[in-house]
Amino acid sequence: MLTQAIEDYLKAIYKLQHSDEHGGRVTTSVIASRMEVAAASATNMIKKLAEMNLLIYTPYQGVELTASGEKIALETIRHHRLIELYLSQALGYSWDQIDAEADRLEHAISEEFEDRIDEALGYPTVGAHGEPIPTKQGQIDHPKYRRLSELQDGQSAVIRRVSDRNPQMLRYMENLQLRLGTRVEVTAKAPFNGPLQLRIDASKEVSLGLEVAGSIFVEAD
Amino acid sequence: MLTQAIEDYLKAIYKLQHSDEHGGRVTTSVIASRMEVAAASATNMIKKLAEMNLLIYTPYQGVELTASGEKIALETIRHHRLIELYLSQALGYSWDQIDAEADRLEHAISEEFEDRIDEALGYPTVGAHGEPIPTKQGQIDHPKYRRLSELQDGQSAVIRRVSDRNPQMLRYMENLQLRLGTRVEVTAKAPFNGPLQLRIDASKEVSLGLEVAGSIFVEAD
DNA sequence: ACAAAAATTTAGTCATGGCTAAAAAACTGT
DNA sequence: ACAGTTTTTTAGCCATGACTAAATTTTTGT
Repeated sequence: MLTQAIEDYLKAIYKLQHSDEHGGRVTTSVIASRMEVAAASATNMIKKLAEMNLLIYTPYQGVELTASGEKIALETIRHHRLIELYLSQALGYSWDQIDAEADRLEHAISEEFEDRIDEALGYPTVGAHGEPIPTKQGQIDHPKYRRLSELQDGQSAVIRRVSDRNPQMLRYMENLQLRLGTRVEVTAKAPFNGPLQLRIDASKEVSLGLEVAGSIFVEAD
Repeated sequence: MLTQAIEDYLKAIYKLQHSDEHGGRVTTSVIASRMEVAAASATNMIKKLAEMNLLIYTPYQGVELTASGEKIALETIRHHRLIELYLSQALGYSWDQIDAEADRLEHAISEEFEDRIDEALGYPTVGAHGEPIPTKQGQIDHPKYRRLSELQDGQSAVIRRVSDRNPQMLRYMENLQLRLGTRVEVTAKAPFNGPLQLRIDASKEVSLGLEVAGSIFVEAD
């Protein structure tokens, strides 16, 4: 049976596998930290998921999703991103509120619900924070954007995606009008990992810390 | 902590207390049968709920919700009915589909979500099957309608509520255009608990079994 | 009233998914 | 290379909420 916990772990593992951090090795401690559980709890669940053939587990080494594990992960992620988009488009939620709500709803909705909001949203391919939405068949592509923090002085770019990990940061971005599609230009870059100066939508200028700039993914001209 | 199981039991007990069957006595076996669990499971949960002061439990006798138990039950019912209405109004669900979906969603939504769909629906007071929706403060009134099966030959009435217990029956009613607000007239009533003949919306006539007619609540002229 | 039947509770089991503490394996630095 | 540190696993515990089987209480029929 697919419990909520199983879906949550598979989703987390999928995201860890596809993040550039951790060098591709998805270990127990990384999973435990992402799931905010004790390492022993993660080991338990990993063994269970291996038993169910949802992932391949090499003790002390790490974990890799099987095709069926990935399928479930992508279904869960699809649910999550469709719900997030629906919450923001249809119900007026703000960027910082949608993730937590979707985390609960993603396990509760039926295929019917998925299909209806997919239709209501016009079969979107990109989620509220710019993440790709897997198709019903489990297809997804991972366009690799550059981080705003990597841009050079004078470069201009368009925001295509933002990290959804920190709600407070999302609220901060929203306040600065840093949205998907917004054009930004780096007008100055302080040395020693200092903040960058940003012109937003060819109008107002702000100073942006590297942590925020590193959470914004852009398509440069 | 309020688990899903607790909310489900409280909701079921509230409904049993306010149904005219069972003579007001809500016993273990009635709860167990409504929840579709073994009697022993119901006893366990009842003891737990009594421990939490959500109900008063007289062993071998039955159960009565306390004020706080009723409050939780009404919040859960409010969630359920708002979600049902939203599913049918905003997402085009049919009568027979909404209960199952809402049963899962009702435990997953936040106050925020509740408020947003309440607003989107225009602060409704009546659910998709005609049930009253408790207010946020837990107020609810129970208008007592007559069953269509109790009407006499020649009487005319308007459908105000239908039982949502049986999805197949709901689908049947929908096919017959028996909806909330529909005017019906009993044109004949067969003896020995036989079917009644019904004129729907002053046009087509159908023959309706007593089980269905007993699940339709009307306001007679 | 009292034996049989029905309802209810008790006792004990199981799966899920957390936890801590301790053991074991894998890395690290000198 | 090997001692110390870090990571991972094992062992054992807990709460939740199901279950069955057996004991007990209540109800019912005569």
